[in-house]
Amino acid sequence: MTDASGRSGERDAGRQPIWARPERGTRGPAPAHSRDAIVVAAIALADTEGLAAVSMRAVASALGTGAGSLYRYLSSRDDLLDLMTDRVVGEMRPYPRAEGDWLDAMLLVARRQLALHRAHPWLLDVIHRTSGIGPESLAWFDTCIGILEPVPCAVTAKFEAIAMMTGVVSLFARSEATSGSFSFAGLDLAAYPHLVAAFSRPAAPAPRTDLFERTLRSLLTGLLAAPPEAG
Amino acid sequence: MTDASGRSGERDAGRQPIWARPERGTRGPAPAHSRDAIVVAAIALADTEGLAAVSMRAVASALGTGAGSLYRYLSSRDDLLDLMTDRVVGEMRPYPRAEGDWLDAMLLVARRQLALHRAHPWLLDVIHRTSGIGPESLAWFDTCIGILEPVPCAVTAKFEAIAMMTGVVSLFARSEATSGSFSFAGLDLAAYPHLVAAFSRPAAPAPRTDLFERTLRSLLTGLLAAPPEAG
DNA sequence: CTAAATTGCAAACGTCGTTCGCAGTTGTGA
DNA sequence: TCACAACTGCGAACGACGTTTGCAATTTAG
Repeated sequence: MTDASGRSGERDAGRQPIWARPERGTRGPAPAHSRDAIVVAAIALADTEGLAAVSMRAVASALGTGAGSLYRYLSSRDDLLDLMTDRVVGEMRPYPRAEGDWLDAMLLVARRQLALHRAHPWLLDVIHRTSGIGPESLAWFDTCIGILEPVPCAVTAKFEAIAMMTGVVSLFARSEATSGSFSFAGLDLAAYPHLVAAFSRPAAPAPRTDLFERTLRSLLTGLLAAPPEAG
Repeated sequence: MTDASGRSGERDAGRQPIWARPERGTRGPAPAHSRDAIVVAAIALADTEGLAAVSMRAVASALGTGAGSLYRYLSSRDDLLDLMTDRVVGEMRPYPRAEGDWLDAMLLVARRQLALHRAHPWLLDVIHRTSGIGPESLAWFDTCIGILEPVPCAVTAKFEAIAMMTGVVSLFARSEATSGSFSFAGLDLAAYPHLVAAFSRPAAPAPRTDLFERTLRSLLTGLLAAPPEAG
């Protein structure tokens, strides 16, 4: 009797991922809202007030209902975050076609990722969660695999390279978002000799030319186009 | 009357960073605990049960007291996380001396960072917060600046390179920690042509030789030793 | 037409970080 | 010496959070 699958009137639909669950059944009244409306409201809230403002109560209130009502459409707040993520990933469409140099194409993808982070800063707080990948993210991933098709590498290496590229983009996004926000307040700088020496040196004008592009270019070529270690 | 600074008996000591606040005053009874004991208990809890288990109540209970009592030593949970972070950073001591090739030294630093992440997986959930940097982290940073002293670059470039290296190490740590935990459950893989093509190809044995080292080496040389873009 | 499935909603539960009030303890200055 | 200020521990409480539950109302399937 420990198995409750298939029981009628069950309420624990949250066992299978949200992507496989139908939005509604065929019986009862027409729902007053929709998954998409909830996700849109949540994204708007996150864009304007940050991810911390995306509470079930706040999202529900934006839709003119109560917090508990949202659980007719989602099974958890994590589900909502997954849906939000997958939806904004779709904003990068249309994805670049796999033509021309694969490195150039990948850099275009990376620039679009960075732009997405600029549009939705809360993505940084959301992508590091371990959760089921959505259909839109998978389509994006599929595009990347397509771009890398001419590269003579193992599939695993391509997976790693895409993951590393995504990660580095998020690092740049974080560096932009938190630029100059950390402080040495409360610390005696004099205890750090190399730091004071570095600061006391005349500051060079800091060329800073295409750090993003240069970094990713060297990273991707290093990961994908490097000789396979003759051995 | 809106200014309450300097008032006697004030309880809001949390305005200045934790590093500048004395552990206790000179008047009352000797405290039953100490900042360090609290931090040690919290780290032990995080190591064994994850960061989510580090609640004020749980930490207090590990010390045999109540949650509210901790606020005699810290002014917030964020303070506690800052202290935890700075304390485990100190576990990387002794920091490498700045001798020999700077790239080798930096790679040694990176390997130690990765080992630290393996010892304290909760670091991944903590480092991306925007908070005041602690004395131990600053000492580590000072070491890195010292290692990079012979590199003829602007200080800002070195700062960026260190930040990027730290970030990439965290990416590797996350990739290790969440290896194979994501799933395509609930999705129809057939809709992603390049993916099925890549999966249907015979799998190469995946050399995977020193991905960590190769990545960081190409990254650091690209960021620090690259020609300054003749223009 | 009956019964099952589904809806909206308000109230409640347990946990969380944090604040508050109070009684007890210690150092300092009159 | 002694009163007061500064400090201590602690339990109770506050507000917010994610989530569960019970119930009346609604719609469709058989």
